[in-house]
Amino acid sequence: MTVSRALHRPELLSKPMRDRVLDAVRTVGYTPDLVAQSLASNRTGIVAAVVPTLGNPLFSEMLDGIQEKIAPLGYHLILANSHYATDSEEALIAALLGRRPDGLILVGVAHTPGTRALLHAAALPVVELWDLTDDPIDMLVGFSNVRAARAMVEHLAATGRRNIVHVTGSAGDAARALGRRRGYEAAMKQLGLGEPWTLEVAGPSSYASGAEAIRMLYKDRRTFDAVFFSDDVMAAGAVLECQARGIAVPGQIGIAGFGDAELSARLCPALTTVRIDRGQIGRCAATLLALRMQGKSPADRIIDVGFCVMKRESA
Amino acid sequence: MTVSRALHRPELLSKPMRDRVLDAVRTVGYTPDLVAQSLASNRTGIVAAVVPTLGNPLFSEMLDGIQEKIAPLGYHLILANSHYATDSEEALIAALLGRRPDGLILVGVAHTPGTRALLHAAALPVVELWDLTDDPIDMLVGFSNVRAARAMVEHLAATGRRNIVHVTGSAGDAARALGRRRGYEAAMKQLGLGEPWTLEVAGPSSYASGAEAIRMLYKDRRTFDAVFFSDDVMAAGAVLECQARGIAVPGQIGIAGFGDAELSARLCPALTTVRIDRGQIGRCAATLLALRMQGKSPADRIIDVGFCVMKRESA
DNA sequence: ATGAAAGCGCTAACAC
DNA sequence: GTGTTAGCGCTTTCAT
Repeated sequence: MTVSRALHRPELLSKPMRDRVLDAVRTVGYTPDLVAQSLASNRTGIVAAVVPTLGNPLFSEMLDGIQEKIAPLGYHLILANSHYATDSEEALIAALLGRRPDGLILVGVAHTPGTRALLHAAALPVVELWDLTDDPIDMLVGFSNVRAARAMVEHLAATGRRNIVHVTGSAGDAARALGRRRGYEAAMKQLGLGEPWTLEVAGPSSYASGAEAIRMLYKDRRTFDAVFFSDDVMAAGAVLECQARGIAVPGQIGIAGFGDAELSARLCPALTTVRIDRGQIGRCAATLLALRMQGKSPADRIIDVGFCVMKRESA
Repeated sequence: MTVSRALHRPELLSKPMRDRVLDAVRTVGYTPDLVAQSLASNRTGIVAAVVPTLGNPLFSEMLDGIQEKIAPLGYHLILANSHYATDSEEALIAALLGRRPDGLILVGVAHTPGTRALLHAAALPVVELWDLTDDPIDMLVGFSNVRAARAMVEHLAATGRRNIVHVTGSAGDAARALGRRRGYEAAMKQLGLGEPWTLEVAGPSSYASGAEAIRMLYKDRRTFDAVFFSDDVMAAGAVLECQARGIAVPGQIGIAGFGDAELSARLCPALTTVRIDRGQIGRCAATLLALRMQGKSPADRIIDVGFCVMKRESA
């Protein structure tokens, strides 16, 4: 007990006793057992996160933001990959809850009813990310995918594009991509542009799938003057494919992306895209979570971090 | 006790009893407490990993490979970022050991003496990654950074380049980049090429730092006909910067990278680089670890996954 | 095939 | 200021 106090509340011990204990701790090389500590104190100091994949830099940069905030507070991050499947997500969350994490971070707001039930029962602080909704499970840090897509379509229309194709990945982050798709379709109609045309390419978003989209579009006989990708990685792949095939961007077609990856601004032509501050989403989520894990309650349960249309050269 | 058996060794129970228990488990929504389980059984089912950063896709793709292997076995991954500092790494490891992980994954073979002592005392399965050494802490999955760099210099020399500059990041993965640098310098001398010239750009590797390197090289009055970057991200940034500035690649200068990122093959010109199979490193490390965590011992403690010079257009 | 006893390494609560 | 007692939710071991 005295050792426990020397380590956690040293001010409660007399100086001589404290020094004796800490000396002993050092010479013996004692490492407190956090497992036992967790069991006894009912707090694990663990934050669990479920992300679709680490392959997409969007998510890994966000995780870096989370780590930046929670690591100094002594929390550890435990990570699981859902591979974009909400039902596998439920199993992962169930397993993670067995670790009794003090907080949980989820990507997206689309979850199975089972997941929601699980989490309400567990009654732990939860933050959902990357999207907006009226009834989050608990807390939320995101932006409106619908409005962001609409804003991009408006920009494209303002620069004279009328037949804008939307390209989305299939295995992609279904729900959020769906929001962007709806924003795109609504804007196309509202602005009196061409018939909405959405192309779904197989597999998760990648440079290759963006290039493949360009190939498929040119095989189709319909005309188009701009392509709006639901993800910067695909859009970058498309820009490079156009370059390889001698298709002029933005001369022949305009290309726009989503996310503002580090690469995007450096492409030739620089990619027009919607900027999302991934680091901020991570840091903000971690801050909310930290507050709640320390028993305080944040002013707002829902934080809209917004977005910004980056008008560059490609469209 | 009967519940415990029903969950872990159902074959030990009679069918009626087993069904009764599992039914009850389901209706009550019982989730076993892995914290208590860990304390009692002295096995946590946790694999801890310390990586420099999630920002570089090299590491996140490797982590995906690790997850792919350990998740199906029921292990959870707990993650810490060292930001390339070996002394902060030691503190992180010490903290992680408090969680009593069943295995540990480290990037690199350069660790402080304190770290080595800590890990030998903890006597848990450890895998080091990304490099080769004669005395790993425990197990090792990597490749020779020295030989890989030499192979690239040989390729550049074979295509007529003589004044090859080497560019490395400063905050970079110091030890491994150092291996590549030594391989570069040795090869330059051995092949009788120009005087070795290594440029160190500030900060971690990024598209921006690669572009910055090109700017700095052209400010210098020395001549060069090829640039060998210690990382594909920087090399890609350089290729794009050359494109923006009208510098012909490979006509005016050759550019080579390291790692073979997904982007590299799609650049125009496609990037010549050294392919490292990051997913394989992750999966291989996870497999070794899994064996050891289950009490078996793998045939080899050291696995050289090799590398492959990808001769493409940029050099 | 099932149950009972003891204990994993810590901390909460209370005594002194 | 320091020590004592009890117990966190499981598993190990041994008994029946």
